[in-house]
Amino acid sequence: MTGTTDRAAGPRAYEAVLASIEAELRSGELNIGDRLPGERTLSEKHGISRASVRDAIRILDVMGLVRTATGSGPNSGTILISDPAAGLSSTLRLHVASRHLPVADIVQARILLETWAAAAATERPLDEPSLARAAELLARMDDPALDREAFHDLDSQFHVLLSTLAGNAVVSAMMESLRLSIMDYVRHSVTTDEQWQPVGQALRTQHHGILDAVTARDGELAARLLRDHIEWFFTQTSH
Amino acid sequence: MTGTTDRAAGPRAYEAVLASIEAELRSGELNIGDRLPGERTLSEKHGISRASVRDAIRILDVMGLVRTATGSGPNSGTILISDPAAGLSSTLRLHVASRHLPVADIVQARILLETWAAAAATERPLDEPSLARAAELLARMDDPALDREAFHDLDSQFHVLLSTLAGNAVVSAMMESLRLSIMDYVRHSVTTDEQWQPVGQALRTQHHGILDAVTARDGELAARLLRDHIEWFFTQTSH
DNA sequence: ACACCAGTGTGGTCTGACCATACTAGGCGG
DNA sequence: CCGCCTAGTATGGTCAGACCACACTGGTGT
Repeated sequence: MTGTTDRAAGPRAYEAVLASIEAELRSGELNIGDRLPGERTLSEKHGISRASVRDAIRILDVMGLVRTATGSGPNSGTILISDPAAGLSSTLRLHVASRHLPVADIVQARILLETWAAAAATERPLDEPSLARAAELLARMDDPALDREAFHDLDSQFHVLLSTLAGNAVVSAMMESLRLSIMDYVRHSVTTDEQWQPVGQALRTQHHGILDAVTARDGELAARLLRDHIEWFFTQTSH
Repeated sequence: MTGTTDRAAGPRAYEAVLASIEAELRSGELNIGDRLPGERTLSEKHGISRASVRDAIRILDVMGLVRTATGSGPNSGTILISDPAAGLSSTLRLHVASRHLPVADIVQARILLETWAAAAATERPLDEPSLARAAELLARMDDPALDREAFHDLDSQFHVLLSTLAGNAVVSAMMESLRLSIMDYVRHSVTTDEQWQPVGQALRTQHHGILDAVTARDGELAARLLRDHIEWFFTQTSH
């Protein structure tokens, strides 16, 4: 098992385009924000059909490397972006669906990444604006009239924002993708408002505690609270 | 920024297939090893063209969820597999190429995941067969006649195997994908055999120390050695 | 000067065809 | 009866060409 040399998959036509774009990215010929040549141009340039070019672009799309738009003008066409979390999360979500990535493992990985991020954040210069934004998110979550959808949305933003404070783009992307990948799971785990009210209250309290710890630059406390926070919610929803 | 509801992308045709397959995966109708219906069948079933069906399958392919093979018989067609690391790593690699995921961040994330895995591994029942396999990998790496390509390959297997001992599939997949995503970088960082020889010797020694620590169930020591190991190699190659 | 509208280029989709492959079943010769 | 060999068949991979919806562009008419 774990053979390194995989199948001898025949050379795919679209790989030429992918390799070309990857090379141009590495060399700096292409940068975020640039527009890719049109599909018809690329097909001619690589000597393959437009359908195969579209395969490559579709792949870059799900990876979160480009966005496409129809029409004409500067905002149309295929444009390079950078949204690693989108690509990672869709991949993770489907693998979770296939039952080969247990939700428990995802939660454990989240704890690992988030607690590290919280601790690491306290060892860097204070990022006042981000902390202010985090506080504002919590304030909006305190509104008892907020429906669960909106709460989950703000909740997600709060956690992602916290993990961003550590300044590691890879960890942030993974964090966000882990969260997105189990968002459906979380959404459907609490089904009635009767179940929800007390849970929401507890989450609010925990969030404030975490943010306070981070603001006070107590990395150890922040990490512990975060761990308890995630573990607690998971046990609430997993039975 | 970080708006949750992203682009107002029009409904894509292939999404119907993706959603359908994801639902069947969740419900258990589909399982790893199963064959998907033929592309022509799916196109008729969803009322879309075969081209759009192929889009969906191509996406599943790059995600590491299916493999495709031409021909007829039980080994042909589109078959469900589970190779999360493949999909994650290709996404990561391209984002690294786009210069929006610094290599340093990847290395830092690897340290985080691997040290955790090593420590966690010592808190679980001993996995003798895996340890034996790890030892065998090291033995093969001790061969001074081994070329660098083969060494990197075994090296990679060793690290992935170690991270597997923690028993967390998500962490393992991320680990492997991080490693794959910077494999080119590592390969090209040491270019001459003169540079390589002493580096290889040091890596061998470090590997043995790490495995010894894990075997002795000293999680703290293993984590520390692993951190030093990765950081040391990175500093060797980054100047 | 302004409003309008045809033109143009973009990705999105569809249709239908052909190819290479790999297994399957049947025929043919032993 | 056995065994080899060939035609058949179903698969994904690729291509070509067409049409659509969309959004900006630039000229045209008032």
